[in-house]
Amino acid sequence: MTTTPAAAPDRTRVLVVDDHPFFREGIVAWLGRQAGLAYCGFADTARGAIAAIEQGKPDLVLLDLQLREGDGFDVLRACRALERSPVLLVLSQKDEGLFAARALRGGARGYMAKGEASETLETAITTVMRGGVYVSGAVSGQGLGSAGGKPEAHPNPLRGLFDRELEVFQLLGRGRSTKEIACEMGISPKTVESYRENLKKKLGVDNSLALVRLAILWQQEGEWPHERFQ
Amino acid sequence: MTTTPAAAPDRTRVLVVDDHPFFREGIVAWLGRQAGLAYCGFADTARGAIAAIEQGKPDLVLLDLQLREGDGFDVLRACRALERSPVLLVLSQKDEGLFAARALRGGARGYMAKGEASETLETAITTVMRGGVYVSGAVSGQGLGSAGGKPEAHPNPLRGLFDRELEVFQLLGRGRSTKEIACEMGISPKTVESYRENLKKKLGVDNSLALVRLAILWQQEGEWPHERFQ
DNA sequence: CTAAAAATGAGTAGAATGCCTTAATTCGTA
DNA sequence: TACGAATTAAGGCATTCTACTCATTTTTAG
Repeated sequence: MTTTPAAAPDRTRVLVVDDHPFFREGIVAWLGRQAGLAYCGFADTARGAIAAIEQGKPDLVLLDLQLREGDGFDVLRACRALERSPVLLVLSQKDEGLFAARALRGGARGYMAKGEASETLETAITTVMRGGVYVSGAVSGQGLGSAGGKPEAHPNPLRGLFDRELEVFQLLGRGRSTKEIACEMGISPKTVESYRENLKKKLGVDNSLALVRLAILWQQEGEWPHERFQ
Repeated sequence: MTTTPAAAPDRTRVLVVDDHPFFREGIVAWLGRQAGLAYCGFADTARGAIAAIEQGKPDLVLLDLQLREGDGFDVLRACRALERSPVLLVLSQKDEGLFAARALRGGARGYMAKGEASETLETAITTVMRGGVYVSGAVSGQGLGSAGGKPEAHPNPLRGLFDRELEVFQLLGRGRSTKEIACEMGISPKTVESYRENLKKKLGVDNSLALVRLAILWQQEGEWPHERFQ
């Protein structure tokens, strides 16, 4: 438990970070019915989340990866810098092991797909607050080759990407231009171009159009487009 | 209006169709606070939704496109077959005008991106229950000919294209570059560029990336009306 | 036959890419 | 702690592509 035995009465204080008002409301309604949990606020942007964590000092943060003004990884990064970080449980739209692995590496203690039932969230929270790591069923095993032998029947090419590269790839898939991506990520357009070059090399395509196409298709399907080109 | 003035007391009966428990809960919590609306049940699969509509006879259905056991379009299709269909308002993850157009063509009376604020949903519901068509701001204009006051029941943007332009558009969707298209069509790259410019104007996008994206998405969607010559 | 629609293509300034190199940070670990 | 590798970030420069405008040739319709 991360709660200081003296200060906190008995309930885990939970901060909800998500930019979907209705989803947030659903979580809050559910929290209200849980005996051991206390809702202590929300944020709908990465910057707001970091501020809320520093001020509200929650015990647990339910964190969406997709946010405005940055993304969930920014929040994870900021929390690593804190002397006393809350427990971070990622609730993501994507049920990609890809993201789970990165989130856990980034400091999250759990990863769960939104759209799971409330029992799952209950289990997840119990697990992470007890000190464990939780990854929801649909997600686990997809990219969490936690050291050791790696059989990997279907090597997802996105595995070898750095976090920032993946970020660029995702934004490409959402139709953003190099300049827009640079702006959204707060880096130089030249850097974005570098990432694009790396992406092309890593994903084995030779022109920028093909890269964008891959990104769009991947975004659409939520999985690796299986060579139905031509 | 589809409500029978005598049968329904005063509140619009709303069915929620979504497979995300927490999102659903958020909607339900919100519905509970709305004076004119009454929650009348939910479904989390396409089949379940159709059954619930036939049995519960709601006035309004809030419909997610992405469902298990079918998708939202199956629900739209089923409702078209009903003698007395509820008003269908799509709440979708996708903020693509592309899907909005298809949903409206399929019989939906409104299309709103999830993640919008509750005020937007209020406006949307008011609008569609009053007999209007609602498309949320982030989505409109992306492939909907939403000019003037008429939402256009059948806004096929491909209608106005010349054969050669359409040919270019299709090749763009298959990932071909300007040069490759020129080669395949046996014309000059400059001509292809001209067509691309015209396509952007006709399809209402402002940059070349958006055009390619549109072309790719359309290609993915398949389903091209083959009688669009002239 | 003639005018409009459709198809084709050029020129040019400025923006974006491709490719290569390098600098600053982080991080694991010897 | 210090070293090297991995990661993140970005500049230079030649080349390519885009945006915009305008002109010419076919077709098609009346």
